[in-house]
Amino acid sequence: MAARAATLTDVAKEAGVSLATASRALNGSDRVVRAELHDRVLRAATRLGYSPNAQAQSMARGSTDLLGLLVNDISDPYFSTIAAGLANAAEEQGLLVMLCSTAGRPERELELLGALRRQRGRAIVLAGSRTDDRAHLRELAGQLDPFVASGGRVVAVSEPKLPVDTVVVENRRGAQALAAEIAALGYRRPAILTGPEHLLVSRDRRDGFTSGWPSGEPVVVADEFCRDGGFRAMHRLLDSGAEVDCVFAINDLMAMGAMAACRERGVDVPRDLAVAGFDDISTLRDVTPALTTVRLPLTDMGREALDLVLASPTAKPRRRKVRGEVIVRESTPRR
Amino acid sequence: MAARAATLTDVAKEAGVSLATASRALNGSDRVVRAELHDRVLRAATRLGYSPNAQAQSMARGSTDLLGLLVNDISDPYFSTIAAGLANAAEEQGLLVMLCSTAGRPERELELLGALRRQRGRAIVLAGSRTDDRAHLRELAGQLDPFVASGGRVVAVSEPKLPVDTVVVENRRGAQALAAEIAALGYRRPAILTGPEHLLVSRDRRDGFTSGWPSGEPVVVADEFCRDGGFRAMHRLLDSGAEVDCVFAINDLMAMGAMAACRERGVDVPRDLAVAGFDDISTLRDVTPALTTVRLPLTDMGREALDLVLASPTAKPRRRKVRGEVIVRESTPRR
DNA sequence: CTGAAAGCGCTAACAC
DNA sequence: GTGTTAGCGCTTTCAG
Repeated sequence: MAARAATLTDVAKEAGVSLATASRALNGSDRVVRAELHDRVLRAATRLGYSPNAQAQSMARGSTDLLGLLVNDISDPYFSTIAAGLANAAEEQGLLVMLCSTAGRPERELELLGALRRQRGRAIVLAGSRTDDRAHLRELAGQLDPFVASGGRVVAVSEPKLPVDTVVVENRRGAQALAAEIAALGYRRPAILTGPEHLLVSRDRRDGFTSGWPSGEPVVVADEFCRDGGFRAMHRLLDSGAEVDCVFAINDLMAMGAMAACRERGVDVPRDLAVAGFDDISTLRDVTPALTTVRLPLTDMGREALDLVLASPTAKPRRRKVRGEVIVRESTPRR
Repeated sequence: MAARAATLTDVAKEAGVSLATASRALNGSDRVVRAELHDRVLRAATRLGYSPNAQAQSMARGSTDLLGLLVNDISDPYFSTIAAGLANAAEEQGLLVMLCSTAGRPERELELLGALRRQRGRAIVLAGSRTDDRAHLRELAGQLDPFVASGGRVVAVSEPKLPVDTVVVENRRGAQALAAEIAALGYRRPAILTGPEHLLVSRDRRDGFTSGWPSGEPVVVADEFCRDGGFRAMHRLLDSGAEVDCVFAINDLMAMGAMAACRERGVDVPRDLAVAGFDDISTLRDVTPALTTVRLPLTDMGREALDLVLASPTAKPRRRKVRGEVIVRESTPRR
């Protein structure tokens, strides 16, 4: 086995032309190559199974066709849908996405960011929840700043906590609207199942809901930001004996966990208790009772992110707001 | 803004040492650098916000830290879960995953494969259904062969249709076991909601179920390999007036669509009709009625794929079989 | 232990 | 039009 791929030099030799001509023939250079030579080069390339070395091209050209994407967990439908939007849009532009998943460990974020930076992608897209942790934010900036200073682009899909172009999810506003809607349906004693306190999504959605609720304070139970977290939180809520008539789980996954817990405990949703989520994960649109939620255009958010990446940088970071749309379904019937 | 990132040369100059020394200090070379110099280099690197250029390193070293992953649709939980397993395992090895999603258009597969090949990743992982299309298979080989010949590794997670190391999903066998189980539960008149005929998953799961069914031929309705496909197929099945007492949708997504269609038509699942799926998508484990299905260890499959990538190549392609486990839940109660 | 210099595969001036 | 050649940023002999 030829432990070596065919190079442009090989092709040039095979075609009996110079390196430069081979290069010009195989890649859309502005220079024109005579048809006959052009043909000879192409034929030689095919014969040799030649595939240009993108790394070498990037080096010579000084720019890559790569994009970095950093998500919390690619197996979470929230992120995989954003990733799909981004990846498809990127492919249309001839860009390749390098995927990094922190698997929920934010410490890994910096390390992964470093890896992405080393690859010298055109841009890095940060999807996933920001925290408020000053130290962490500073360390992030420490990686991001030099990347940006040397011409890299950074785009976030999250809370606007970083000084970079951001697709901003209006979490507060969405949760607020949801609260108003639920209150209007006749509910009176809400509970919130939220995620970890340090995550801004958790806080924004919780605070939004609370502020949108007309009177009184919702009961709040916190746990992990996933199905099992919702499951546990709901059990704890039920254990506490708190009298509530509706539950807002700050994302659909937690809402699913909550409904599962209710089932275990013989609590009928929505008769005994109404449940609402957030995100409108497509895979979950067929569950019963159908889940009231706040729809986020996840695929579009991914595309928007690419849009920002492609746009030329501005002095002030851009903020592209994405509003959630309240979707009332069977899980919160009128009381 | 310095439209140029700091290079090793910059660092060397800043530290007052040679290029070679800077290189040795910053990367674990076998050569040892005197502590003082070592320190000086590291300090200079930090001061300059230096990040090694991975592309240049790959060129010089002749090998990259990249991995290509090609999936049908990253927003499909089946693939995103495999991707998560692969990405996490890869990150542990210091490898970065380049993600390509054909978004359901198999024509794109070749093009994307070309892109992956150009990047000179250590390996390319092909996840997603193979077809039987001779011409397509040949074209695939046309891309894959030179890649392999020049030292690249290729691993598939699918049907063993390509002459490469493969994590083989035992679709036939799983569907067969499911059929036996369902028959044993007392069902007598099955229908199969399958995907496109040219996809091997569709055929394998359909054939497996049919061959596992003790007597008679199941009714078969084909549509797209997704939720909406299941939805439409179920409607068509119901329209046909065929008398069936259970339905096997060849994946969980189709099963969800089928259950939604039943709901629309006033068909009670599982009282009027039992439904089973395949894959055991984790997000769907909480639906009601709980879905009988064949569980696939998707995350592990991703890890296995990396395992094969890392293993040294063998003369004969390896086949790592993955068996599905039948999980009986409420959607197929004993009759 | 440290430094000089030859590449890695390709592009882009710059000549002819 | 085509060929020559100087890099791109880094690793790695090969000498000291």
